[in-house]
Amino acid sequence: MLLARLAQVSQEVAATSARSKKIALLAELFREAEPDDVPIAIPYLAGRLPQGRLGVGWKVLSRPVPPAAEPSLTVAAVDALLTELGKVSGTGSQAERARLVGELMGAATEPEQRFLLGLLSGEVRQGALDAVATEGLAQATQTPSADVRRAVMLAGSLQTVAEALLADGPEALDRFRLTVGRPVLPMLAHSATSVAEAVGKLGACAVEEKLDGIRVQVHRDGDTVHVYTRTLDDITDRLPELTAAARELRGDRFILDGEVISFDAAGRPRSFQETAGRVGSRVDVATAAEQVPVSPVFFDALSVDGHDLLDLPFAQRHTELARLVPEPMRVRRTLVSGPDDVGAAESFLAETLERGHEGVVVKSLDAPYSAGRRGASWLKVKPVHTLDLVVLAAEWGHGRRTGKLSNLHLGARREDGSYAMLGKTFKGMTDAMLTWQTERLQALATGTDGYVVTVRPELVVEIAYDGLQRSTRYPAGVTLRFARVVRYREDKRPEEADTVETLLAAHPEVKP
DNA sequence: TTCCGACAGTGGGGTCGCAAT
DNA sequence: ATTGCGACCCCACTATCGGAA
Repeated sequence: MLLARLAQVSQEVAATSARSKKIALLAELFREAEPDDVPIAIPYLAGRLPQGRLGVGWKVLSRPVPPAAEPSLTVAAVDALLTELGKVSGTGSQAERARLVGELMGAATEPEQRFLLGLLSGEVRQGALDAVATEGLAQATQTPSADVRRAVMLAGSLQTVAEALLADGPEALDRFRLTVGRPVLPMLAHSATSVAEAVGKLGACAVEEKLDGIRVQVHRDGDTVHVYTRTLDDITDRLPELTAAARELRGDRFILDGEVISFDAAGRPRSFQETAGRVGSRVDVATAAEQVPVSPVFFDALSVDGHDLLDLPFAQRHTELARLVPEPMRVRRTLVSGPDDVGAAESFLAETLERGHEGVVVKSLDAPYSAGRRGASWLKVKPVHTLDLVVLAAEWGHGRRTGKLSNLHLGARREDGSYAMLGKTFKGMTDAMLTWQTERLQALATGTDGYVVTVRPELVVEIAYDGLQRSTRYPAGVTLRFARVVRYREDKRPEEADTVETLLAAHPEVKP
Protein backbone atom coordinates (compact mmCIF):
# COMPACT_ATOMS: atom_id res chain seq x y z
CA MET A 1 0.00 0.00 0.00
CA LEU A 2 1.20 3.47 -0.83
CA LEU A 3 1.65 6.02 1.93
CA ALA A 4 -0.23 8.42 -0.34
CA ARG A 5 -3.38 6.33 0.10
CA LEU A 6 -3.08 6.49 3.90
CA ALA A 7 -2.47 10.22 3.79
CA GLN A 8 -5.53 10.64 1.60
CA VAL A 9 -7.77 8.65 3.95
CA SER A 10 -6.43 10.55 6.95
CA GLN A 11 -7.27 13.78 5.14
CA GLU A 12 -10.82 12.56 4.40
CA VAL A 13 -11.27 11.46 8.03
CA ALA A 14 -10.15 14.89 9.19
CA ALA A 15 -12.51 16.60 6.76
CA THR A 16 -15.70 15.16 8.24
CA SER A 17 -16.94 15.76 11.75
CA ALA A 18 -19.34 12.80 11.72
CA ARG A 19 -17.87 9.96 13.75
CA SER A 20 -19.88 7.44 11.76
CA LYS A 21 -18.27 8.63 8.53
CA LYS A 22 -14.78 8.55 10.04
CA ILE A 23 -15.41 4.95 11.10
CA ALA A 24 -16.67 4.00 7.63
CA LEU A 25 -13.64 5.55 5.93
CA LEU A 26 -11.24 3.73 8.23
CA ALA A 27 -13.13 0.44 7.79
CA GLU A 28 -12.88 0.74 4.03
CA LEU A 29 -9.13 1.17 4.20
CA PHE A 30 -8.64 -1.66 6.68
CA ARG A 31 -10.56 -3.95 4.32
CA GLU A 32 -8.32 -3.14 1.37
CA ALA A 33 -5.02 -3.48 3.30
CA GLU A 34 -2.76 -6.44 2.52
CA PRO A 35 -1.93 -8.65 5.53
CA ASP A 36 1.63 -7.24 5.68
CA ASP A 37 0.32 -3.65 5.74
CA VAL A 38 -2.17 -4.20 8.54
CA PRO A 39 0.16 -4.00 11.56
CA ILE A 40 1.49 -0.73 10.14
CA ALA A 41 -1.59 0.89 8.60
CA ILE A 42 -3.78 0.32 11.66
CA PRO A 43 -1.61 2.17 14.14
CA TYR A 44 -0.85 4.90 11.58
CA LEU A 45 -4.54 5.56 11.14
CA ALA A 46 -5.05 5.47 14.89
CA GLY A 47 -2.50 8.30 15.04
CA ARG A 48 0.29 6.18 16.51
CA LEU A 49 3.58 4.65 15.44
CA PRO A 50 4.06 0.91 15.93
CA GLN A 51 7.59 1.68 17.13
CA GLY A 52 6.32 3.99 19.84
CA ARG A 53 8.37 7.13 20.34
CA LEU A 54 11.49 7.49 18.24
CA GLY A 55 13.52 10.25 19.81
CA VAL A 56 12.46 12.55 17.00
CA GLY A 57 10.73 15.70 18.07
CA TRP A 58 9.85 19.21 17.10
CA LYS A 59 13.50 20.23 16.74
CA VAL A 60 14.29 17.77 13.95
CA LEU A 61 10.88 17.93 12.29
CA SER A 62 10.83 21.70 11.95
CA ARG A 63 13.57 21.64 9.31
CA PRO A 64 11.84 22.04 5.95
CA VAL A 65 12.64 19.53 3.20
CA PRO A 66 11.54 20.00 -0.44
CA PRO A 67 8.74 17.51 -1.18
CA ALA A 68 8.83 14.87 -3.91
CA ALA A 69 6.71 15.47 -7.02
CA GLU A 70 5.23 11.98 -7.33
CA PRO A 71 4.17 9.56 -4.59
CA SER A 72 6.45 6.51 -4.39
CA LEU A 73 6.75 5.65 -0.71
CA THR A 74 5.09 2.43 0.40
CA VAL A 75 3.82 1.94 3.91
CA ALA A 76 6.33 -0.89 4.32
CA ALA A 77 9.24 1.31 3.24
CA VAL A 78 8.26 4.02 5.71
CA ASP A 79 8.02 1.46 8.48
CA ALA A 80 11.46 0.05 7.64
CA LEU A 81 12.99 3.50 7.72
CA LEU A 82 11.34 4.36 11.02
CA THR A 83 12.49 1.09 12.54
CA GLU A 84 16.02 2.02 11.46
CA LEU A 85 15.51 5.40 13.07
CA GLY A 86 14.46 3.72 16.30
CA LYS A 87 17.69 1.72 16.35
CA VAL A 88 19.77 4.84 15.81
CA SER A 89 17.91 6.50 18.69
CA GLY A 90 19.13 3.77 21.00
CA THR A 91 22.77 4.24 20.10
CA GLY A 92 23.22 7.93 19.69
CA SER A 93 23.75 10.39 16.94
CA GLN A 94 21.20 13.12 16.59
CA ALA A 95 22.81 14.05 13.26
CA GLU A 96 22.14 10.54 11.92
CA ARG A 97 18.52 10.75 13.03
CA ALA A 98 18.14 14.11 11.34
CA ARG A 99 19.65 12.65 8.15
CA LEU A 100 17.18 9.73 8.15
CA VAL A 101 14.24 12.05 8.76
CA GLY A 102 15.47 14.23 5.88
CA GLU A 103 15.70 11.20 3.62
CA LEU A 104 12.14 10.16 4.49
CA MET A 105 10.68 13.63 4.06
CA GLY A 106 12.51 14.15 0.77
CA ALA A 107 10.86 11.05 -0.66
CA ALA A 108 7.39 12.19 0.40
CA THR A 109 4.99 14.40 -1.52
CA GLU A 110 3.51 17.45 0.18
CA PRO A 111 0.38 15.70 1.53
CA GLU A 112 2.50 12.74 2.60
CA GLN A 113 4.86 15.07 4.44
CA ARG A 114 1.94 16.61 6.29
CA PHE A 115 0.72 13.18 7.38
CA LEU A 116 4.19 12.05 8.47
CA LEU A 117 4.77 15.22 10.46
CA GLY A 118 1.53 14.64 12.35
CA LEU A 119 2.42 11.03 12.97
CA LEU A 120 5.96 11.73 14.19
CA SER A 121 4.92 14.60 16.40
CA GLY A 122 1.89 12.72 17.77
CA GLU A 123 -0.59 15.27 16.47
CA VAL A 124 -2.54 13.73 13.61
CA ARG A 125 -5.59 15.90 14.36
CA GLN A 126 -7.93 13.78 12.25
CA GLY A 127 -10.53 13.36 14.99
CA ALA A 128 -9.91 9.64 15.21
CA LEU A 129 -7.51 7.83 17.53
CA ASP A 130 -7.54 4.32 18.97
CA ALA A 131 -11.18 4.24 20.00
CA VAL A 132 -12.52 5.29 16.60
CA ALA A 133 -10.05 3.03 14.78
CA THR A 134 -11.27 0.15 16.95
CA GLU A 135 -14.81 0.83 15.72
CA GLY A 136 -13.50 0.89 12.17
CA LEU A 137 -11.81 -2.46 12.68
CA ALA A 138 -15.04 -3.93 14.04
CA GLN A 139 -16.92 -2.66 11.00
CA ALA A 140 -14.29 -3.89 8.54
CA THR A 141 -14.39 -7.40 10.00
CA GLN A 142 -18.12 -7.42 10.77
CA THR A 143 -17.43 -8.21 14.42
CA PRO A 144 -19.46 -6.77 17.32
CA SER A 145 -17.57 -3.69 18.48
CA ALA A 146 -17.95 -4.56 22.16
CA ASP A 147 -16.04 -7.80 21.49
CA VAL A 148 -13.26 -5.97 19.68
CA ARG A 149 -13.03 -3.33 22.41
CA ARG A 150 -12.76 -5.96 25.10
CA ALA A 151 -10.03 -7.80 23.20
CA VAL A 152 -8.10 -4.55 22.81
CA MET A 153 -8.34 -3.88 26.56
CA LEU A 154 -7.11 -7.38 27.36
CA ALA A 155 -4.33 -7.28 24.79
CA GLY A 156 -3.43 -3.72 25.73
CA SER A 157 -2.89 -3.10 22.01
CA LEU A 158 -5.11 -2.43 19.02
CA GLN A 159 -2.70 -3.66 16.40
CA THR A 160 -2.24 -7.08 18.04
CA VAL A 161 -5.99 -7.58 17.91
CA ALA A 162 -6.20 -6.20 14.37
CA GLU A 163 -3.61 -8.65 13.05
CA ALA A 164 -5.37 -11.62 14.64
CA LEU A 165 -8.82 -10.48 13.56
CA LEU A 166 -7.93 -9.76 9.95
CA ALA A 167 -5.93 -12.97 9.59
CA ASP A 168 -8.24 -15.43 11.35
CA GLY A 169 -11.65 -13.78 11.68
CA PRO A 170 -13.84 -13.27 14.75
CA GLU A 171 -12.88 -16.59 16.36
CA ALA A 172 -9.42 -15.12 16.90
CA LEU A 173 -10.83 -12.88 19.63
CA ASP A 174 -11.13 -15.88 21.95
CA ARG A 175 -7.34 -15.88 22.20
CA PHE A 176 -7.41 -12.63 24.15
CA ARG A 177 -8.03 -13.57 27.74
CA LEU A 178 -6.84 -11.97 30.92
CA THR A 179 -3.39 -13.46 31.47
CA VAL A 180 -1.02 -12.99 34.37
CA GLY A 181 2.07 -11.31 32.93
CA ARG A 182 0.18 -9.44 30.20
CA PRO A 183 -0.95 -5.98 31.29
CA VAL A 184 -4.47 -4.69 30.64
CA LEU A 185 -5.54 -1.07 30.32
CA PRO A 186 -6.43 0.23 33.79
CA MET A 187 -9.89 1.46 34.76
CA LEU A 188 -10.06 5.25 35.09
CA ALA A 189 -12.21 7.63 37.14
CA HIS A 190 -14.44 10.60 36.37
CA SER A 191 -14.52 13.73 38.52
CA ALA A 192 -17.25 14.91 40.86
CA THR A 193 -17.35 18.25 42.61
CA SER A 194 -18.37 16.89 46.03
CA VAL A 195 -18.78 13.60 47.86
CA ALA A 196 -22.49 14.37 48.12
CA GLU A 197 -22.75 14.52 44.34
CA ALA A 198 -20.72 11.32 43.95
CA VAL A 199 -22.68 9.37 46.56
CA GLY A 200 -25.90 10.71 45.08
CA LYS A 201 -24.97 9.23 41.72
CA LEU A 202 -23.63 5.89 42.93
CA GLY A 203 -25.75 4.98 45.97
CA ALA A 204 -24.10 2.29 48.12
CA CYS A 205 -20.38 2.73 47.61
CA ALA A 206 -16.87 2.52 48.94
CA VAL A 207 -15.02 5.75 49.63
CA GLU A 208 -11.28 5.28 49.27
CA GLU A 209 -8.26 7.50 49.83
CA LYS A 210 -6.84 8.96 46.64
CA LEU A 211 -3.06 8.84 46.90
CA ASP A 212 -0.96 11.24 44.84
CA GLY A 213 1.56 8.79 43.39
CA ILE A 214 2.03 6.59 40.32
CA ARG A 215 -0.61 4.06 39.23
CA VAL A 216 0.72 0.50 39.06
CA GLN A 217 -0.55 -2.89 37.91
CA VAL A 218 1.36 -5.69 39.62
CA HIS A 219 1.48 -9.20 38.12
CA ARG A 220 2.94 -12.17 39.98
CA ASP A 221 3.31 -15.65 38.59
CA GLY A 222 5.33 -17.76 41.02
CA ASP A 223 8.60 -15.93 41.57
CA THR A 224 8.17 -13.76 38.50
CA VAL A 225 6.82 -10.28 39.21
CA HIS A 226 6.10 -7.48 36.73
CA VAL A 227 5.04 -3.92 37.44
CA TYR A 228 3.32 -1.82 34.76
CA THR A 229 2.33 1.84 34.58
CA ARG A 230 -0.98 3.32 33.42
CA THR A 231 0.32 3.29 29.83
CA LEU A 232 1.49 -0.32 30.28
CA ASP A 233 5.20 0.40 30.39
CA ASP A 234 7.18 -2.17 32.35
CA ILE A 235 8.85 -0.45 35.33
CA THR A 236 9.62 -3.58 37.35
CA ASP A 237 13.35 -2.87 37.52
CA ARG A 238 12.87 0.58 39.00
CA LEU A 239 10.77 -0.61 41.92
CA PRO A 240 12.48 -3.50 43.74
CA GLU A 241 10.25 -2.82 46.77
CA LEU A 242 7.22 -3.88 44.74
CA THR A 243 8.71 -7.19 43.66
CA ALA A 244 9.54 -7.90 47.29
CA ALA A 245 6.07 -6.88 48.46
CA ALA A 246 4.33 -9.00 45.81
CA ARG A 247 6.37 -12.06 46.79
CA GLU A 248 5.37 -11.61 50.44
CA LEU A 249 1.70 -12.04 49.63
CA ARG A 250 0.05 -15.39 50.24
CA GLY A 251 -1.08 -16.12 46.68
CA ASP A 252 1.40 -16.83 43.94
CA ARG A 253 -0.65 -16.00 40.83
CA PHE A 254 -2.45 -12.69 40.73
CA ILE A 255 -2.93 -9.26 39.16
CA LEU A 256 -3.42 -6.30 41.49
CA ASP A 257 -4.21 -2.65 40.82
CA GLY A 258 -2.89 0.11 43.04
CA GLU A 259 -0.78 3.16 43.54
CA VAL A 260 2.88 3.44 44.45
CA ILE A 261 3.81 6.31 46.74
CA SER A 262 6.59 7.38 49.06
CA PHE A 263 6.05 8.11 52.76
CA ASP A 264 8.46 10.12 54.89
CA ALA A 265 9.85 9.02 58.24
CA ALA A 266 6.78 10.36 60.01
CA GLY A 267 4.51 8.31 57.75
CA ARG A 268 3.20 11.34 55.81
CA PRO A 269 2.99 11.09 52.02
CA ARG A 270 5.85 12.80 50.18
CA SER A 271 4.93 15.26 47.43
CA PHE A 272 4.06 13.97 43.99
CA GLN A 273 7.26 15.52 42.68
CA GLU A 274 9.36 13.40 45.04
CA THR A 275 7.53 10.14 44.31
CA ALA A 276 7.57 10.75 40.55
CA GLY A 277 11.26 11.56 40.62
CA ARG A 278 11.98 8.30 42.40
CA VAL A 279 9.86 6.21 40.02
CA GLY A 280 11.54 7.94 37.07
CA SER A 281 15.04 7.04 38.26
CA ARG A 282 16.45 4.21 36.20
CA VAL A 283 20.20 4.44 36.46
CA ASP A 284 21.09 4.11 40.13
CA VAL A 285 17.96 2.49 41.49
CA ALA A 286 19.62 1.29 44.69
CA THR A 287 20.58 4.80 45.79
CA ALA A 288 17.23 6.24 44.74
CA ALA A 289 15.44 3.50 46.70
CA GLU A 290 17.50 4.28 49.77
CA GLN A 291 16.76 7.99 49.61
CA VAL A 292 13.09 7.76 48.62
CA PRO A 293 11.68 4.33 49.44
CA VAL A 294 8.25 3.63 47.97
CA SER A 295 5.35 1.43 49.05
CA PRO A 296 2.52 -0.13 47.08
CA VAL A 297 -1.03 0.57 48.20
CA PHE A 298 -3.51 -1.76 46.47
CA PHE A 299 -7.20 -1.12 45.84
CA ASP A 300 -8.38 -3.76 43.36
CA ALA A 301 -7.77 -7.36 42.29
CA LEU A 302 -8.19 -8.32 38.62
CA SER A 303 -7.09 -11.91 38.84
CA VAL A 304 -6.40 -14.27 41.74
CA ASP A 305 -5.26 -17.90 41.48
CA GLY A 306 -6.10 -18.11 37.81
CA HIS A 307 -9.60 -16.69 38.24
CA ASP A 308 -10.51 -13.70 36.10
CA LEU A 309 -12.34 -11.25 38.39
CA LEU A 310 -12.96 -8.46 35.86
CA ASP A 311 -16.69 -9.05 35.53
CA LEU A 312 -17.35 -9.50 39.24
CA PRO A 313 -18.88 -6.60 41.18
CA PHE A 314 -16.33 -4.46 43.01
CA ALA A 315 -17.55 -5.70 46.39
CA GLN A 316 -16.54 -9.25 45.46
CA ARG A 317 -13.24 -8.21 43.92
CA HIS A 318 -12.43 -6.38 47.13
CA THR A 319 -13.18 -9.48 49.18
CA GLU A 320 -10.61 -11.33 47.08
CA LEU A 321 -8.16 -8.45 47.50
CA ALA A 322 -8.61 -8.51 51.27
CA ARG A 323 -7.95 -12.27 51.38
CA LEU A 324 -4.66 -11.79 49.56
CA VAL A 325 -3.32 -8.45 50.75
CA PRO A 326 -2.89 -7.51 54.42
CA GLU A 327 -4.53 -4.30 55.57
CA PRO A 328 -1.44 -2.05 55.70
CA MET A 329 -0.87 -2.68 51.99
CA ARG A 330 -4.46 -1.84 51.06
CA VAL A 331 -5.88 1.61 50.54
CA ARG A 332 -7.85 3.01 53.51
CA ARG A 333 -11.57 3.07 52.83
CA THR A 334 -14.98 3.32 54.36
CA LEU A 335 -18.32 1.93 53.21
CA VAL A 336 -21.28 4.22 52.72
CA SER A 337 -24.82 2.89 52.44
CA GLY A 338 -26.18 5.71 50.27
CA PRO A 339 -27.14 9.40 50.19
CA ASP A 340 -28.53 9.23 53.75
CA ASP A 341 -25.04 8.33 54.93
CA VAL A 342 -23.17 11.09 53.11
CA GLY A 343 -21.92 12.53 56.40
CA ALA A 344 -19.70 9.48 56.83
CA ALA A 345 -18.21 10.08 53.40
CA GLU A 346 -17.60 13.73 54.16
CA SER A 347 -15.79 13.05 57.41
CA PHE A 348 -13.70 10.39 55.69
CA LEU A 349 -12.66 12.96 53.08
CA ALA A 350 -11.74 15.44 55.83
CA GLU A 351 -9.61 12.81 57.60
CA THR A 352 -7.94 11.85 54.35
CA LEU A 353 -6.94 15.43 53.62
CA GLU A 354 -5.72 15.76 57.20
CA ARG A 355 -3.44 12.78 56.57
CA GLY A 356 -1.91 14.66 53.65
CA HIS A 357 -3.59 12.89 50.73
CA GLU A 358 -5.10 14.27 47.56
CA GLY A 359 -8.78 13.46 48.01
CA VAL A 360 -11.03 10.42 47.69
CA VAL A 361 -12.35 8.10 45.01
CA VAL A 362 -15.99 7.06 45.41
CA LYS A 363 -16.63 3.62 43.88
CA SER A 364 -19.84 1.80 43.12
CA LEU A 365 -19.89 -1.57 44.89
CA ASP A 366 -21.56 -3.45 42.08
CA ALA A 367 -19.64 -2.24 39.02
CA PRO A 368 -17.32 -4.56 37.08
CA TYR A 369 -13.74 -3.57 36.25
CA SER A 370 -14.11 -1.67 32.98
CA ALA A 371 -10.57 -1.88 31.70
CA GLY A 372 -9.43 1.07 29.63
CA ARG A 373 -12.60 3.06 30.06
CA ARG A 374 -13.28 6.11 32.14
CA GLY A 375 -16.33 4.47 33.61
CA ALA A 376 -18.78 6.56 35.60
CA SER A 377 -18.62 4.07 38.46
CA TRP A 378 -15.44 5.59 39.91
CA LEU A 379 -15.70 9.26 40.84
CA LYS A 380 -12.79 11.23 42.25
CA VAL A 381 -13.33 14.18 44.54
CA LYS A 382 -10.52 16.62 45.27
CA PRO A 383 -10.64 20.04 46.94
CA VAL A 384 -10.30 22.96 44.53
CA HIS A 385 -8.57 26.25 45.36
CA THR A 386 -9.19 29.49 43.52
CA LEU A 387 -7.24 32.72 43.05
CA ASP A 388 -7.77 36.00 41.24
CA LEU A 389 -4.74 36.50 39.00
CA VAL A 390 -3.70 38.98 36.35
CA VAL A 391 -3.15 38.10 32.69
CA LEU A 392 0.42 39.09 31.76
CA ALA A 393 0.53 37.68 28.22
CA ALA A 394 -1.13 35.12 25.94
CA GLU A 395 0.04 32.69 23.26
CA TRP A 396 -1.58 31.99 19.89
CA GLY A 397 -3.38 28.64 19.83
CA HIS A 398 -2.99 25.66 17.48
CA GLY A 399 -5.41 23.33 15.70
CA ARG A 400 -8.98 24.38 16.35
CA ARG A 401 -7.67 27.34 18.32
CA THR A 402 -5.63 28.74 15.43
CA GLY A 403 -6.15 32.49 15.25
CA LYS A 404 -7.27 32.66 18.88
CA LEU A 405 -5.19 33.80 21.84
CA SER A 406 -5.31 30.68 23.95
CA ASN A 407 -2.63 30.00 26.54
CA LEU A 408 -2.62 32.65 29.28
CA HIS A 409 0.40 33.70 31.32
CA LEU A 410 -0.79 34.22 34.89
CA GLY A 411 0.68 36.60 37.42
CA ALA A 412 0.23 37.24 41.12
CA ARG A 413 0.86 40.65 42.64
CA ARG A 414 4.00 41.36 44.61
CA GLU A 415 4.03 43.85 47.48
CA ASP A 416 6.02 46.31 45.37
CA GLY A 417 3.26 46.42 42.76
CA SER A 418 5.02 44.24 40.18
CA TYR A 419 3.75 40.83 39.05
CA ALA A 420 5.30 37.37 39.42
CA MET A 421 4.35 34.84 36.75
CA LEU A 422 2.99 31.67 38.36
CA GLY A 423 2.43 29.55 35.26
CA LYS A 424 0.17 29.25 32.24
CA THR A 425 -3.25 27.82 31.44
CA PHE A 426 -5.36 27.10 28.37
CA LYS A 427 -8.04 25.13 30.22
CA GLY A 428 -11.62 25.93 31.08
CA MET A 429 -12.34 28.36 28.26
CA THR A 430 -15.45 28.15 26.16
CA ASP A 431 -15.27 29.14 22.49
CA ALA A 432 -17.06 32.38 23.40
CA MET A 433 -14.41 33.16 26.01
CA LEU A 434 -11.66 32.45 23.49
CA THR A 435 -13.17 34.88 21.04
CA TRP A 436 -13.72 37.50 23.71
CA GLN A 437 -10.23 37.26 25.20
CA THR A 438 -8.58 37.34 21.78
CA GLU A 439 -10.15 40.70 21.09
CA ARG A 440 -9.75 42.09 24.60
CA LEU A 441 -6.11 41.05 24.97
CA GLN A 442 -5.13 42.42 21.57
CA ALA A 443 -6.50 45.77 22.71
CA LEU A 444 -4.19 45.57 25.73
CA ALA A 445 -1.17 44.34 23.74
CA THR A 446 2.18 45.98 24.34
CA GLY A 447 4.30 43.80 22.04
CA THR A 448 4.78 40.38 20.49
CA ASP A 449 7.49 38.02 19.30
CA GLY A 450 5.02 36.49 16.85
CA TYR A 451 3.97 33.80 19.27
CA VAL A 452 3.59 35.39 22.69
CA VAL A 453 1.58 38.59 22.94
CA THR A 454 2.45 40.61 26.05
CA VAL A 455 -0.31 42.80 27.47
CA ARG A 456 -0.78 45.57 30.00
CA PRO A 457 -1.52 43.77 33.30
CA GLU A 458 -5.12 44.91 33.66
CA LEU A 459 -7.34 41.89 33.12
CA VAL A 460 -8.22 39.85 36.24
CA VAL A 461 -9.15 36.21 35.84
CA GLU A 462 -10.39 33.72 38.43
CA ILE A 463 -8.25 30.57 38.32
CA ALA A 464 -8.98 27.18 39.90
CA TYR A 465 -6.05 24.93 40.79
CA ASP A 466 -5.32 21.73 42.67
CA GLY A 467 -2.33 22.83 44.69
CA LEU A 468 1.01 24.54 44.75
CA GLN A 469 4.26 22.92 43.73
CA ARG A 470 7.88 23.94 43.72
CA SER A 471 9.25 25.37 40.52
CA THR A 472 12.68 26.29 39.19
CA ARG A 473 11.10 27.93 36.16
CA TYR A 474 9.03 30.70 37.73
CA PRO A 475 10.33 33.68 39.74
CA ALA A 476 8.34 33.06 42.94
CA GLY A 477 9.82 29.54 43.13
CA VAL A 478 6.34 28.00 42.95
CA THR A 479 3.76 27.20 40.29
CA LEU A 480 0.12 26.16 40.25
CA ARG A 481 -0.82 22.54 39.66
CA PHE A 482 -3.55 22.04 37.04
CA ALA A 483 -4.53 25.69 36.72
CA ARG A 484 -7.75 26.39 34.76
CA VAL A 485 -9.92 29.42 34.07
CA VAL A 486 -13.18 29.74 35.97
CA ARG A 487 -14.29 33.19 34.72
CA TYR A 488 -13.06 36.68 33.99
CA ARG A 489 -13.43 39.20 36.82
CA GLU A 490 -14.06 42.45 35.00
CA ASP A 491 -15.46 43.79 38.27
CA LYS A 492 -11.97 43.61 39.79
CA ARG A 493 -9.00 45.89 39.35
CA PRO A 494 -5.54 44.31 39.09
CA GLU A 495 -4.68 45.92 42.43
CA GLU A 496 -7.33 43.66 43.94
CA ALA A 497 -5.72 40.47 42.61
CA ASP A 498 -4.18 37.93 44.99
CA THR A 499 -0.58 38.35 46.07
CA VAL A 500 2.34 35.93 46.15
CA GLU A 501 2.42 36.31 49.93
CA THR A 502 -1.19 35.24 50.47
CA LEU A 503 -0.68 32.34 48.09
CA LEU A 504 2.37 31.09 49.98
CA ALA A 505 0.58 31.57 53.29
CA ALA A 506 -2.27 29.39 52.04
CA HIS A 507 0.14 26.51 51.33
CA PRO A 508 2.60 26.49 54.24
CA GLU A 509 3.79 22.96 53.39
CA VAL A 510 5.33 24.17 50.11
CA LYS A 511 8.68 25.91 50.48
CA PRO A 512 9.79 27.88 47.41
C1' DT B 1 -37.16 15.35 21.83
C1' DT B 2 -33.73 15.77 25.29
C1' DC B 3 -30.02 13.89 27.89
C1' DC B 4 -25.69 12.01 28.64
C1' DG B 5 -21.60 8.89 27.82
C1' DA B 6 -17.57 8.53 25.13
C1' DC B 7 -13.99 10.80 22.39
C1' DA B 8 -10.76 13.89 20.68
C1' DG B 9 -8.35 18.08 21.14
C1' DT B 10 -5.64 21.52 23.61
C1' DG B 11 -2.12 21.91 25.91
C1' DG B 12 -0.04 22.64 31.50
C1' DG B 13 4.46 21.40 34.92
C1' DG B 14 8.00 18.29 36.66
C1' DT B 15 11.69 14.86 36.41
C1' DC B 16 14.95 11.85 34.38
C1' DG B 17 18.46 10.54 31.01
C1' DC B 18 21.07 11.29 27.04
C1' DA B 19 23.57 13.82 23.41
C1' DA B 20 25.51 18.00 22.12
C1' DT B 21 27.92 22.04 23.50
C1' DA C 1 29.72 20.74 33.73
C1' DT C 2 25.79 22.64 31.58
C1' DT C 3 22.04 22.87 28.36
C1' DG C 4 18.47 21.35 25.25
C1' DC C 5 15.50 17.87 23.97
C1' DG C 6 12.39 13.95 24.21
C1' DA C 7 9.85 10.54 26.97
C1' DC C 8 6.62 9.82 30.34
C1' DC C 9 4.55 10.71 34.70
C1' DC C 10 0.62 13.49 36.70
C1' DC C 11 -3.78 16.12 34.79
C1' DA C 12 -8.77 19.62 33.60
C1' DC C 13 -11.81 21.05 30.71
C1' DT C 14 -14.88 21.90 26.35
C1' DA C 15 -17.09 20.58 21.98
C1' DT C 16 -19.19 17.20 19.47
C1' DC C 17 -21.49 12.99 17.91
C1' DG C 18 -24.79 9.63 18.39
C1' DG C 19 -27.18 6.24 21.11
C1' DA C 20 -30.20 5.92 25.29
C1' DA C 21 -34.03 7.50 27.75
